[in-house]
Amino acid sequence: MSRRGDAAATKAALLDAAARLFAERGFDRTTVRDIAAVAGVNQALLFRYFGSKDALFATVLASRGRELIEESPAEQLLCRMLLRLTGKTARPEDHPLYAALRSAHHDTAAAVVNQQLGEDFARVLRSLTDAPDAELRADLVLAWVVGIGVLRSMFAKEPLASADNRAVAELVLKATSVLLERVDRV
Amino acid sequence: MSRRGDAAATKAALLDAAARLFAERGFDRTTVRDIAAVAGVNQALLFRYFGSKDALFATVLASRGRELIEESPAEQLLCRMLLRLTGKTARPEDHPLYAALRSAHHDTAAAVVNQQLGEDFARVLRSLTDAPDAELRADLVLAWVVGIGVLRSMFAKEPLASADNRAVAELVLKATSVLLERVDRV
DNA sequence: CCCCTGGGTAAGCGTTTGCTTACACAGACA
DNA sequence: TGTCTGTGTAAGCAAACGCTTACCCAGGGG
Repeated sequence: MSRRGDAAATKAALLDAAARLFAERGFDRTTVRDIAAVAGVNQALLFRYFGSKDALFATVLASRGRELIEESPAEQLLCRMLLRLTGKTARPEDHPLYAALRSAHHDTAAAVVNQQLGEDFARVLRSLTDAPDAELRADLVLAWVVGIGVLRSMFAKEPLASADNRAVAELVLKATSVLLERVDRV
Repeated sequence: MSRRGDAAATKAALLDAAARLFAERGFDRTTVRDIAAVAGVNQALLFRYFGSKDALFATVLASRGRELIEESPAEQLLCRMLLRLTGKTARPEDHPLYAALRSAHHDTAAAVVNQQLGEDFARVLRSLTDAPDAELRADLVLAWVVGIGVLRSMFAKEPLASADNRAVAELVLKATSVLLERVDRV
């Protein structure tokens, strides 16, 4: 194995570059030539290892999608998610949620958002209330997180985009506690 | 005037078709050939009357953007906006907000969202509280509306997508009243 | 030694894109 | 009548796109 180059390293480089570019520009505005260039790799290798641009996109969402839901106690999940998505550290723009949001028309992206966010995130949120419409309430809180991400990263809406993420989390959690009575405040 | 055809009617047909397709598919996934076909018009006329696809997009957002903010008392604006964006009547999918959301990378779309929603919608919401961080609170409520639209129309997230719009409005308004004390409940 | 395998490369295929050009023709005005 | 202007049409251009093909070459096994 490993004659001249390293296939595993090449695949990883392509995956990294694709994750970054898809999150930054969305599926349509990202070209396979750009991905290969950022990865420092010949573009034909992209098709050798992943088959197609669509398949690469699906692989990105599948491999990084799990990070969406970190292992946290349910009561703190919302707070952590808010801080992570709006935090200035760790390049929140690379979050695969943004890749999905900027490529919403893509079937794979829609499916991943529905599965990852719906089956996991919303399920956790649902456990934070005893109301009969718990699922709808969870979806609404999820929608709030998504909307904040859209306005901040895609539209750079001020003052939200530059607001202190702890202040944002505090306000959102305060209002959210009306819908989910067991959510942890800041 | 009106030799063989009607230039004004042609322009209106193009504008209608473009508004519909941009809202449905976003800027990138909409081709000038599709717009011309839906309008029942030769595609060269699109460039004669609007100059470029970009300019047509800007014209769509400019001409229909004003509808975003209808003349309503401030206290009821949020409620009306929620009902309109989630209502089953009047094809809410044609709302120009969706055209902008599905084309978020586009500079014109980002500018329009910032102006229309920011300078108008958020300004109205801001008047509903006396808190010192009124602007941030208004942005957060705006983010909620946007997020609900994204999850419903772009991701078809259940149960939110099929939920009764009055139930949605009731929950959102209840939680929002924590941030904006003068908002009208359902 | 030669052949085979696996990783890497260059070139270009066919299609689609936004946009342009050259033209046809009906009516208004002289 | 003849010309000119405004409207509509057909054809196609240059570029960019996703993807494919043909090839190169380092190394291991016989």
